[in-house]
Amino acid sequence: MSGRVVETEAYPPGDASGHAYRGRTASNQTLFLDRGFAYVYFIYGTSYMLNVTAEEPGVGAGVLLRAIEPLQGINLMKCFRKTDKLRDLARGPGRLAAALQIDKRLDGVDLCAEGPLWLGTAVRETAHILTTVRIGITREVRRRLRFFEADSPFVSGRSTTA
DNA sequence: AAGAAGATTCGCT
DNA sequence: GCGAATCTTCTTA
Repeated sequence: MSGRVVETEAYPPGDASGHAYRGRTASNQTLFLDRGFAYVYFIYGTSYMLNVTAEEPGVGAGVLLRAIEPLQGINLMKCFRKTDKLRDLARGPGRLAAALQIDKRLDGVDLCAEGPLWLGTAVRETAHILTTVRIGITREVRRRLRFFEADSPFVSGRSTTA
């Protein structure tokens, strides 16, 4: 399975809405790995979230992957997501994780190396990117750290307020 | 030790 | 559009 990332949110060092804000704990330790590792956590009793670490070792920061455009393995994703709607397969962070069968086993995986999950570089030129406030958080609400492709139908949330 | 909040999703009205 | 589902973690007693 594969897809193109079309929507992300940043959680920089010291951001009060980030999981690393209150320091390193057993549950958020993978956030403090070197750049390019997976940080996976479970929330609301229903959804897994996939983050990519974004700072040097010892600094807790990451990027939440909120949506992808499904490319390969679409039938498999439909099976995991229990829906036939292409647009709903990975539109939203919890859905993305469900479509790719991401769970705690992938926490701490090196996304820049050969393995069960990895990130590559797109050949396509960068599309038109817009920024908005982040979705679903309650602190540092004003920071505009959500990034998404303006013309992609696979982004979640409202595409307003660019 | 108990309670509340949380980077959400789904189903029903 | 609203509220329930449902688990992990942090906070407070």
